[in-house]
Amino acid sequence: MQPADYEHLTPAQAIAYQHELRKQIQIKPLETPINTIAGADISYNKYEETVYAGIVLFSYPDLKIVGNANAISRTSFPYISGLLAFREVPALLEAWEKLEIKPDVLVLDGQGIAHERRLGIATHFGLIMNVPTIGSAKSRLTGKYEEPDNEPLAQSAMYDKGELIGIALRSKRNCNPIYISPGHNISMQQSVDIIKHCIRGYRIPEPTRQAHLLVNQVRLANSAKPGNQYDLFT
DNA sequence: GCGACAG
DNA sequence: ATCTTGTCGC
Repeated sequence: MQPADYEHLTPAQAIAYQHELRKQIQIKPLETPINTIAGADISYNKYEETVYAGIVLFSYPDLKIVGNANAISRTSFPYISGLLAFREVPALLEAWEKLEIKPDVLVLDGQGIAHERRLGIATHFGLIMNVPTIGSAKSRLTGKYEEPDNEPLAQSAMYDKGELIGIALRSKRNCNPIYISPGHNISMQQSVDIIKHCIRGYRIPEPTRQAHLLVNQVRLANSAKPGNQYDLFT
């Protein structure tokens, strides 16, 4: 199955594919040193099929931006809870290929294994590209947990069907927690440690935060440009 | 059947 | 996800 073909899948076929991919998930310590990390995100205008994907590369652990890439693509696969990867991975892959230097770890905006079939977008991307990934989501998809204390970096484990699938992290006081889970080829502990290191005064960790800012700029710069099929004042 | 439901 | 000003709280 190729990402370019995702848009032809029915939801039932997409779920069947997730059951296949699930057999290959590897949640284990990343043994090689981490010298770079990157954040990836998608932006788009509601009701439009154009999607703006972007990735921002940072040095690690100092977290200096050292590169970025973006891609303007299209998708007809709708947003369906649990099937986010089929909508966003194809475009992210285009941006990934344009990235001059590949990061040692990639942080995606969404779940890793904290997913009903353990196939959040971070796990999906990591699996098909064979790259260590971490999922950092702004809201919960599945899993039970106790609310973490209202204290910076307070955390609480998330469980699903008796399995530890992620942790709810209070990245900033008085803010809702973010949900961290390993994607692929990395451990739960490393995922949490790395994300904590990437919290720099904001609720969202730097890699994902910067990627979000990038894709929004790309979208605003392009969706307002003459020549676009949507700027015609009909 | 009912409620939940990443972005 | 995106649309949007003010506004409440630290």
